[in-house]
Amino acid sequence: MRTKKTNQKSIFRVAELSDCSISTVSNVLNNKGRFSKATRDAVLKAVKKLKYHPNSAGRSLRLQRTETLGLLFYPSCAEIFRNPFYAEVMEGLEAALLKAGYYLLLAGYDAASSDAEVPGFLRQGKVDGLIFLGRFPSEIIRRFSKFDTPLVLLDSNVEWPVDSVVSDGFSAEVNVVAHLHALGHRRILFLAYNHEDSNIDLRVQGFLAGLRQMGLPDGKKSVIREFMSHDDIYSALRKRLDGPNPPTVVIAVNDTLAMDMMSRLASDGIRVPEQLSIVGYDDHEGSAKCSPSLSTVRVNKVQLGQVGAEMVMNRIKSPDSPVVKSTLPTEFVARGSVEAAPK
Amino acid sequence: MRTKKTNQKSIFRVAELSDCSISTVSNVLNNKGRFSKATRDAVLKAVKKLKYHPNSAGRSLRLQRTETLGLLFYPSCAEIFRNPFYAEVMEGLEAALLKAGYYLLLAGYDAASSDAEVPGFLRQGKVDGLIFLGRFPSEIIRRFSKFDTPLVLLDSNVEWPVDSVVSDGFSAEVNVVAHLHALGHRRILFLAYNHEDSNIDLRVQGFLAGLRQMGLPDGKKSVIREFMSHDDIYSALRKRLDGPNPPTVVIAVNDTLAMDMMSRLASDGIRVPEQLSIVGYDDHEGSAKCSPSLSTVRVNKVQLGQVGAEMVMNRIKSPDSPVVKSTLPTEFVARGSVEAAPK
DNA sequence: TTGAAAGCGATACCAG
DNA sequence: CTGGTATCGCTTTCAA
Repeated sequence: MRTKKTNQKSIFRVAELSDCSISTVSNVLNNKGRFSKATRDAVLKAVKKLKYHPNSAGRSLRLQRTETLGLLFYPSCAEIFRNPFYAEVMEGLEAALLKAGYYLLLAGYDAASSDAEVPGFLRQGKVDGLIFLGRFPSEIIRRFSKFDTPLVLLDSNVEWPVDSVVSDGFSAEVNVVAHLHALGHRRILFLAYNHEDSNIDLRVQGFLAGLRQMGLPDGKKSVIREFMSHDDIYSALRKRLDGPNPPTVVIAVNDTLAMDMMSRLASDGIRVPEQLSIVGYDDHEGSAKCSPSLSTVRVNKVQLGQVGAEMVMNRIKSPDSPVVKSTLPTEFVARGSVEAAPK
Repeated sequence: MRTKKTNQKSIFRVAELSDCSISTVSNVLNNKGRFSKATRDAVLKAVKKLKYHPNSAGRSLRLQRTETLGLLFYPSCAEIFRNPFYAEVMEGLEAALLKAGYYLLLAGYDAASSDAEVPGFLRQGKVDGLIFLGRFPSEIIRRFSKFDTPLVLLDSNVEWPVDSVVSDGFSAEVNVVAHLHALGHRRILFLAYNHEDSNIDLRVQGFLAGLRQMGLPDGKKSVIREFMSHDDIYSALRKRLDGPNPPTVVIAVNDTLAMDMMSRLASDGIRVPEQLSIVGYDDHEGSAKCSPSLSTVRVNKVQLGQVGAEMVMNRIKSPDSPVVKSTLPTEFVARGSVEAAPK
């Protein structure tokens, strides 16, 4: 009983050295309560001398807050590491979180929750919020959004109220169509994955709206979206190219798809852009370097990460504020993979 | 005083429901101490019903252990995300850590420790150990290894005792040289970065040993290692190619460098492998797909991650066991970028 | 302006 | 076998 306070570890050393109580040390460090300048200086000096950093387990336990966010990937960490799009998003995330003193806990979805409903770290209270990166099936997003842990979708969106940040795919594609139309293109084909994501829907809708604005037919045949694998998408594309009224230009839902189609076309001896123009989306690293360089829609990926990070942190602060669905502007980038339509 | 135990939160609910004390609940969950099958079942039933998961802050505080590892990148998270080599390493890490119930805390080095000596989460006790991924300057590694936090270097190594796992670059390059010699190559040039890492040294040493074994001169001129940037390395290479006795084959210290050199050579109209053969190292995704496909040394990157993960976890268990420097076997992969030396 | 003491949730000793 | 209680390091009343 009498040795009670001697039991305190770290913070107690600081208190000892600066000759005051642990409460005062805590107050100084958190800038709360009142204390004289003299004690403040003494405490700070001791802190520096001991290189003291508050233990985070103690803090978390007391504050019921971990200052850590979960970064969830689908399908797995490794998968995301393969996609350079996310590298830039990470830059933004990293910077914003660092500034706010948050850390990131990593977890591939499939792995982290193999049999469990949600990854263990969520139930164990290891994180204050969640950031979703990748193409999560909406069923999984729904499962998480039932929890009351703050959650933000990066470059992805769903119909129901969940914070999210995406690029303005609608306007972007309207704009792309206008651009292509001006170059004389009249038969434009859109390529996307058969994947439920309202972020993707937006691009498709924008594309169709663009067609209408230009007075072009916007029938079913203008979009290929029945497949998930590049193999299937490519064979559908080939079929269309070999059929009647082949498109003179193809718009892919992202650069990864565009570049893969381009290399498959090259293998098959179909020349881009002479025989077929191609447009991508994202402008990820490599789109400028490939040959021919890829015309695409530039998305500010660093900003995407930044805005996303701020959104989760805001929601942590005010859990009941209205849901935010943020949309970032884009910019068309003309490169070598597009030229005027053949006569 | 009398309401003391009512204060316990989560675990207390379980105790309540299974009609026993919190100590018993804890014992059951950790399989410690003794308890009857009846209580065990009651507890487990309650746990399942309440979907109880022990709070990790409480656990960490008590156990002085977080069951979290820090994944440190150099220079930044984003940088690593750009390199597909690490994607595969991550697969191995992810799998091994998941199985052991460890989580990964992410941190780019530059960001996480901008002004501080080491990243905050280390001092805050947020991690039990550290995994280093990337080309850390040895000065930084030294700084960390002075801490008593377990630490393992993945695909990197230093002279002093720190756990590490690398591929067997020495044997690999001896073998590459033998292979090239058999194809008639006599003038072989090695390309590496001017970067202190005994993992890289190993490859260079293996290369030189290979030359000697084949009775070839192993003078200074057989290695270019004075530069860091691809620009500088390439111009040094070009100079050598245009000089007297140009090499007939180039070995790059990794696939990234090899592929970049290859595309620069192509731009300059130098044909691979007709005019110059090229060999890489790592066999990362894309090495098989590029044109010409790249002859290289295959490293089992998934295994690298796995072994690394196990090494940190072992050291956490037994901090005083001897340092382990693990070396993984490799395999030469012959592809299109190498052909027999011109007459 | 300061400090004693009460917990946050979990584990582990030790007495019953 | 079981349960009371001290303790991990920290923040935060509340009284002095």
